Amino acid sequence: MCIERGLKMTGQRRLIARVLSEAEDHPDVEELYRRASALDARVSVATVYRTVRLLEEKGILERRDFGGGRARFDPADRGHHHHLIDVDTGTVIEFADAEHDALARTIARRLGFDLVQLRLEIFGRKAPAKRG
Amino acid sequence: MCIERGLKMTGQRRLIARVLSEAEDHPDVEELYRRASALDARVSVATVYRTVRLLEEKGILERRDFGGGRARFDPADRGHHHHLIDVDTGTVIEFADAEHDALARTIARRLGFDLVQLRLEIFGRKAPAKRG
DNA sequence: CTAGCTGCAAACTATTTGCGAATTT
DNA sequence: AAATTCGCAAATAGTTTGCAGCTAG
Repeated sequence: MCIERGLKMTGQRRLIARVLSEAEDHPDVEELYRRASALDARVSVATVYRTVRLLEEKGILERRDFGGGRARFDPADRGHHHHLIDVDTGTVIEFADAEHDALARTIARRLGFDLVQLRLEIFGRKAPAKRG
Repeated sequence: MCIERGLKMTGQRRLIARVLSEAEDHPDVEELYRRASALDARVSVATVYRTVRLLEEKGILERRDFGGGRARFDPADRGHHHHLIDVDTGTVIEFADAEHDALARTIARRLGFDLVQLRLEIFGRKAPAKRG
């Protein structure tokens, strides 16, 4: 994840990259800043914003929007996947589904388009256990 | 669409409601304001924002986010559907797909959730004509 | 008449940016 | 040493809101 392409490897970037790769969730900038600051207080929000934008442009990070007004981030190297958001807790579960993707491609084609990107978000509520 | 529920029917609201019901696309606030102003210059952006929020709370309008930082709006009475966004022009095409919905429900269940809401957005680019 | 609405401009929130100082290569 | 990058604070963009006047019911 730290293989750079023409960028200077500063302490701040190293730090932010580390926080990102260790994150299992999909943190927003504020959260990234909070975590980074906890490890080394010499980072500013501006740098987090700049780094995150840089990584996005380099294709290392993907910007997501799950509502709430803040952008959330997802490392691009974790493969193609969608999200299931628990409406009660806000927890995000990742999943992949090839059948779904194929279907979307078919729909796009039917409408005369080539699929560029697919965004599937399922908002759900934990189902009550069937027994037990 | 104009059946109100405990709201005063002011000229501005009537105007905005009309612009909304006549819109075939998914306009953002700025666009709504532009169209409303063209019909009657005595509207302010603030009122458009307030009205749109009011209608959303009443369940008459649905707020969407297709990227680009601005909220876009969709009358709720047009039935369940998804969106295909033309990445080059920003045009939004609506479509419904029962097969897709069923599949999403299955996926949710597999993960232990009941489906509450489904958001499917296909970003595509106009496919070059195969012939002619 | 009165509760509720409107316009204006100031306030907010998330994000970007200009600039001089600090760092990386 | 040269080019980047950083932190700060001011600037943006979209949206919300306080207040005094206006209007529907």
